[in-house]
Amino acid sequence: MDKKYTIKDIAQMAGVSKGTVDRVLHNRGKVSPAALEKINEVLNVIDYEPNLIARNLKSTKVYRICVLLPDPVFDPYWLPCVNGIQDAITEFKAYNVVIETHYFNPESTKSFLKTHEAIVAKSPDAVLLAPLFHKETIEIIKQYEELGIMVNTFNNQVESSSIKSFVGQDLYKSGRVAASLMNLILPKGQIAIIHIDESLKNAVHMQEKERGFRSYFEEKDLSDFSLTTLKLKYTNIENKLPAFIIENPDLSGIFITTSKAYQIASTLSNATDKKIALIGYDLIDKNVSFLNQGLVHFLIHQNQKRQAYLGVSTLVEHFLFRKDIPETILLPIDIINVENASFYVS
Amino acid sequence: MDKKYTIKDIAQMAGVSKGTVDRVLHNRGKVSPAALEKINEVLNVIDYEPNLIARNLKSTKVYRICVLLPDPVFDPYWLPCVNGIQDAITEFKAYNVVIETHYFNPESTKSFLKTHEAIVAKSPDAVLLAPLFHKETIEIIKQYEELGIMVNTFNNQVESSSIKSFVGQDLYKSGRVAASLMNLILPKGQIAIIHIDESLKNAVHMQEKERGFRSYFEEKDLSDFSLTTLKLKYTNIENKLPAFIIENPDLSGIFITTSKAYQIASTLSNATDKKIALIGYDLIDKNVSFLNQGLVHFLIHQNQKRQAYLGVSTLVEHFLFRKDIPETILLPIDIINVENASFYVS
DNA sequence: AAGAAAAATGTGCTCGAACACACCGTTTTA
DNA sequence: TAAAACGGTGTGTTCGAGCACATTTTTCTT
Repeated sequence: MDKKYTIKDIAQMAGVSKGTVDRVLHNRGKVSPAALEKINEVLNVIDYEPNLIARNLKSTKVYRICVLLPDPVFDPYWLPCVNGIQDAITEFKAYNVVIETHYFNPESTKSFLKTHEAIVAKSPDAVLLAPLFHKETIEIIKQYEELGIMVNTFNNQVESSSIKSFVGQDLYKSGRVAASLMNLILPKGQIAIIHIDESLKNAVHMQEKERGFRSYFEEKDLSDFSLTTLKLKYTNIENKLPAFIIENPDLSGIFITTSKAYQIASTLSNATDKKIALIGYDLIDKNVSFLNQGLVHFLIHQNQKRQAYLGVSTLVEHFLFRKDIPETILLPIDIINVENASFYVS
Repeated sequence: MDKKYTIKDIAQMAGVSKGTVDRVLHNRGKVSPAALEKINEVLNVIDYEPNLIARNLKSTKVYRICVLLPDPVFDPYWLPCVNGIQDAITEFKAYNVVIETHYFNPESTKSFLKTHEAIVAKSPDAVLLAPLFHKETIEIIKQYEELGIMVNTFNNQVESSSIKSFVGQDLYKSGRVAASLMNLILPKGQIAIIHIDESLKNAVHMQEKERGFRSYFEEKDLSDFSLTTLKLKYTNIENKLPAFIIENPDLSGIFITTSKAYQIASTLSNATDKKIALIGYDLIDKNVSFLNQGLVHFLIHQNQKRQAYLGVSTLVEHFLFRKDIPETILLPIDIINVENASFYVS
């Protein structure tokens, strides 16, 4: 039943040589109808699975996979991705795979394109990229396609037919999860949706989350709540946020659509004694610290590490084991509070 | 830097034959001090990592791993485990590994021991087991130890020095997570902790969860709450639970320590119109269905599938890649509500 | 029918680790 | 002194897939 057949076994059973079996298995032609039928008969009876170990031992082809992602120096948000990629490198170091990371400045489309050029120069077999800039992403994916380089994306979902595979999260749904939690904490009152980001690269990102968040309240017809959107920049939080709180005495909850919840929590703790519910994203150290202090109530874990890991590993397994690359992998939307946070930080 | 060295390379560099290098690498002796030093010099300079593919291709040794777990026929709780094991089988089918599942009747220690005997007869290299029965588990682990069979456990944590490795969840903490959620739903009132199980095999299990749950409320000194423990059997829920509700008009929340939340939800929906907060365990279909209906508020995901998968895969990787088996792997305590449930059911 | 071309088939080497075995030189033993 | 024992070393084979190349068989051509 679970006996493992080799090409040699098949050859013997069909009364031909292993070379002929090999040609049939790989459709290399040059096989007589008689031999073809004999071999197919055998193949239909037994359950042949090529030994992947032997195959990968033989193959001298080295697969090169490049990762195009923002430099964590500019935004620590990307740090877990580096670890995820490192995990993949460790796991596959025994195989003929080279995985390279190429950083770009997330503030600069120029840097994005330049790093892209550097990758093209390496002529990799596949690229995993964080498609931060919509227009430019479409452009470079077109280039990769022309060069026959396989592309996988992660973190940011880009609507385009040219993108065949994506690893990430359903941002709309994650907004809804945040809303459901907010609805649990608060009976009523005003809720602010705060978009805070140095640049506005994440615009689509944040809007999706807001859309999900609002949809929840609209759907449930929770008229005791009022929702306000607020856009802040890193530089003006300390001015604008306290002012906003004074102007809106009914404010009782804040949903932060980026990983910068700690900035809000920090400013808030200085500005007011009022208890305001905070829900944000990502288990970065500063956020977890405020979670432990009780100033942030929930964090939604986007699991960038696993996103990056899966982004790479699906590509590697495609080359090594001929596995299909799934069109979309949506990671679960992990709900984190002070009680379960420790199990997620790695 | 990342060049991969082979034994042949080392032999050449040290000016000896690959046989000698092999003897040094495996401490097989029969090597002159002079040759030993030459080879060690080379090994100190370069970073040799044996090619695991080649090693596993050569080795004809077939590793046999047996899993001892309750038959899902008796309790569907164990069904995801079977899938997790199947995943491991698929992943490692290319290697010389045989993974066998052996079921026992979770109601019967006799069946447990008998299945154990059947496994011993197979003389496996390692065993993964769900240690449902404390005394018997200690006993059979002793036997495995004497036979030199490696043992890994999952799902149930057993306090014993003879157990060297475990994959599961921190049940005390999961009780705390449940409590923190309950505290969010309810401002005050009576909360029932319901232990419901056909047999009482899970006694320690359930007590740990209760302990964690209670610890949260004690710690926070939430005197507006009162906690009551209730033990029910499958057969008497429909009688006892409605009676309990009438006797306790202040009851506003129930924490079910097993995967049987659906039984409570079902009985409850027939017995009363009162809105009672329900928190339970495990994403089995019936539970998810009540979650979607809004009758169950939160479920805690124990991820048995991954438990079983990791239990097996750590063993396999130990044999194939000489990886260490971690002493304890504690899976995250996933918080599930109606908004994020769909991402966890697989 | 002979020779050339084409088609079909088989052989043999490679990948890297592991290990059995053969070999050689020195020392020990009968 | 010859043979056995031993420490040390190198050679060769194996695992299964993949592919280049050699060899055989068939078909076509003149």
